[in-house]
Amino acid sequence: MEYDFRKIESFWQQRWKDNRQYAVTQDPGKPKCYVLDMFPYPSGAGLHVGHPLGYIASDIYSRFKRLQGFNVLHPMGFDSFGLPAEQYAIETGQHPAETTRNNIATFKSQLDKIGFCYDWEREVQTSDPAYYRWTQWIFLQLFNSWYNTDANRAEPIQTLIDRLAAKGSEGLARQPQTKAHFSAAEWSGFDARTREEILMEYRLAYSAYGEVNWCEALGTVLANDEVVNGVSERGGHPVVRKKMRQWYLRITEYADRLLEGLDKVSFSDAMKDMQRNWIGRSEGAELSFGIQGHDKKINVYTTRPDTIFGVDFLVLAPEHELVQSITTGAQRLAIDEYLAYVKSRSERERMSEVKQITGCFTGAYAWHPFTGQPIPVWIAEYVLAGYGTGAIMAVPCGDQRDFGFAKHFNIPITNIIGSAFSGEEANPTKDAVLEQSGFLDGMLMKDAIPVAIQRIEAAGIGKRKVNYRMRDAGFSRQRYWGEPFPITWNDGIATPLPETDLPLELPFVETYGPGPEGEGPLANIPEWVDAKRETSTMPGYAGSSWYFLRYMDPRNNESFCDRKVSDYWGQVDVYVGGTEHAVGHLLYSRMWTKFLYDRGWIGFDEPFKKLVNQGMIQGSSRFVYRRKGTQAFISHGLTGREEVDALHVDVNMVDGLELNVEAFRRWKPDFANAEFLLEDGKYICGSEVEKMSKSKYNTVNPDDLVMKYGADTFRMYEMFLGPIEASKPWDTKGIEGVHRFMRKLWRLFYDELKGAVWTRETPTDAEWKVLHKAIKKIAQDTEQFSFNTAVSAFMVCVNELSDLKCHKKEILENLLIILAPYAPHICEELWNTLGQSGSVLDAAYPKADERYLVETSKDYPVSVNGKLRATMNISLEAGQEEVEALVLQNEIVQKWLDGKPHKKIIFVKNKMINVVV
RNA sequence: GCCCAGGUGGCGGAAUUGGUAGACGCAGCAGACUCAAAAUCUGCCAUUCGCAAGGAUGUGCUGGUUCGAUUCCAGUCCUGGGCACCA
Repeated sequence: MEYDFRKIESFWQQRWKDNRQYAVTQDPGKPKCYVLDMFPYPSGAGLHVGHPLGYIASDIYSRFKRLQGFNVLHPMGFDSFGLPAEQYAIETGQHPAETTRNNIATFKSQLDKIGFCYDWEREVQTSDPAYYRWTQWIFLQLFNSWYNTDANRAEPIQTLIDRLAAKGSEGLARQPQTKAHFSAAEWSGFDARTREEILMEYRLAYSAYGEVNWCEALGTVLANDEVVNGVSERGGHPVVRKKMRQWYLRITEYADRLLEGLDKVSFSDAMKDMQRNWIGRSEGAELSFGIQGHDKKINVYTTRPDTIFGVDFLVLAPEHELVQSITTGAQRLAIDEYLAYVKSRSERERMSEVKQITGCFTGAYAWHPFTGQPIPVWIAEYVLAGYGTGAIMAVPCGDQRDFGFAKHFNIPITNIIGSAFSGEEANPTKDAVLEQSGFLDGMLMKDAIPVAIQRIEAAGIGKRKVNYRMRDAGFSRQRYWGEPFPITWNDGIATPLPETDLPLELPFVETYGPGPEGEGPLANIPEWVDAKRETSTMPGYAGSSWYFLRYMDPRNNESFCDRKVSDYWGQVDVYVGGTEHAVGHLLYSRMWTKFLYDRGWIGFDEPFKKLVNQGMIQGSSRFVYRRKGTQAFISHGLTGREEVDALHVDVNMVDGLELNVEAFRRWKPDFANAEFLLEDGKYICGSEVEKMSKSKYNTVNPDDLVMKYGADTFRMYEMFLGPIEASKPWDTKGIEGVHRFMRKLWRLFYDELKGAVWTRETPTDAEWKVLHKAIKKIAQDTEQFSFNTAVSAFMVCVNELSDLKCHKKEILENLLIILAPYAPHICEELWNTLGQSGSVLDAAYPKADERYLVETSKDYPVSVNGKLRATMNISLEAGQEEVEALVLQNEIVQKWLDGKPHKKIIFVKNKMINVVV
């Protein structure tokens, strides 16, 4: 009988479905285990071979835990709102709801072919009104909450209103900007609008002005992704920064708790580092500099107040509010020119192109707060408006960027660290002794920091300050395909919808163009605008910030998740996903969890106990090169010195490196009239190994592989590729080897001619040893997510059983159980063959029996002076003296000793022997 | 630029705490079976010198620690991921 994987796999998939084999319910009698994948965005390209890598890993782990007696929650769903569906709608006119529905159907059928053990009865889709009703509900709770720094938790906004009514702004950790230091009486005197503006400064979801990528030609806001080298990817139009009203989440209030929480979770150190760096907590001082001829002061934030006497100039961000008012007549023109230049530069460019030093003098001078010396005030793009106060004090002798700036613009440099400063480059040390530094003279820099802060505070020119690099999270998009905000605007006041009106459903639209002022498409719907509804929608991470809770209680119409249910399932025990979410999704969902915990709706404040990062399966991308500002495409070999933009092109339109020019023209309307500069009559693409993703058009479909080799082979091959956390380029060619393994396993049970060959004979010790060695290794590897080595161990086990011609049921049935998490279909089929009652999915995981694993002797490697010269089989009982005697008698050792006496013999039991001469 | 990760045969990778580098698999080569092919099985397979026995070299590069380094330390080069509107 042959291994007919297609028949076996479809048969058992249907059987498991009919028997609801994967449905889970709360079962207080068993320990629970919640294993979760980061749910996918259902892209039009369908699943590619990179997606299932993590899914297979979590599926194996889930099945493994189930065999070990755990009640395993292992759900799947779809992050179905997002920009690509909308982009597709713009290009094809198809409604995103429709394309999303189709895409999800494709994804589900693809996933089911691979044989995952998801409980589909718990599926969630973020674009489903029954789901986003609760996303909107949580948004309303965020809107109606503030962060009480004294209690160190979120509270209903009413507690803030009560507090303001009782004692005004007195004692608030963060003073309002709208009205400073008001009393209770003043508060009650404010009009509704003023009160709302003040409250808006505290709401955890709030509205304010912020900058976006604005493309005038398209009349729309663009994602960073859609901007390539300062121009729009579609059409190549100029893009500038523009201020627009936006929604934000006040995640900065949670900065410290997000940092502390990292100590309680099991994420990789690299992941924790990335989050810590993103949050970017720093301690320093904020101090103010007076400006000649002006009342206003420039506030700067510095982590190095000890270098205060080394300040040679101040630098403001070009967007800084004082730039216009302090610029002198003589510098006006230069400043305006510079501002126009900066407006065309993205934040990314400003940070990364640091070799090119730019800046402009405002003509204004500030006073040094201690020496009274005049200090020139510059603006420069390397100072970002969003960080700190948007202004820095430049200390060229201690900071390389300040140094480069001073050199470039010939600003004299003050040396406050004597010989520690070479004059050739800055020295950012904290260990030098200060000179020319007034009251700090002679002090070690690191000791001077607290002294400087103390003097700054005493002089009333500044104060100690903790600063975070992290900014509040932008929470609105000028887009259609996202959750509508349950907000109406009445005379500029944001008014929440009553919870009973939820969900506020996304209205149907015919077109997806931007609104008249660059708002989202909702601004084109008269009824929507007439109802004064917010026209932005929520970003992709809204729905994904809490979905893991909904899986626990997916059909609840009374709340987002019943507290009793979340108390049973608790935190996600293992969360599997890519590192690309390190600072986005993972921080937002941690913040939402803390918020829901603060308000008492769930009982834990970290969502994910353990995080496993699967590596990227990389794709091999192809590029076309567009001459800047045109629709002319230049073959790779001819690009030479041309100014070109490299654009990704779908690998399916490329044969090797040669582009199918006609397919490319049909691909996007923009390219319909593309011209091509060919080499040898061909358009040759560039190539690069990078992330496999829908946006890079370099995906490979798993369906073909499942069709050709079966799901079990595909699952094991993905695991066999390498460590789960490592990135590796996809290569299909090795899959044959894993398929051979499956057939070899099959032949332990069946012979093509003879039929069933398995027997009920009693196994020998050697056979037991092979089995138990495998059980031990594989159980350990599976627990540690070391699936590639586990697959090797299966191969070794089957190879050895084949060599022993072992077809014995007692051995094989155990092998099937440990293999079932990896290759469930073939194991279930063979389990059945052996006449077992019930499903292998519910068998009990065998324990390794050490009795069969003990060794009595070892082939020791024997080195002379660290170089391997011989191996000797020696009893494991042997001690140092016995071993020394044996080793010195060895001919090869004697040859290498060449009559010289040995200095010592290093013997590590069960490891090695080294003779030192 | 900043943060994070990774560099081991032709290829994917393996190697408890620092202890036999290259498990397992792919590709390749030789052979068995076959009219032939497929499938299957056996052997070889880091580089280099050597008929062989055996030797030398070898885990991106340069140093260091150690009896012993793929593993630890310092520096350096390269590749990948993230950098706030892709999700």
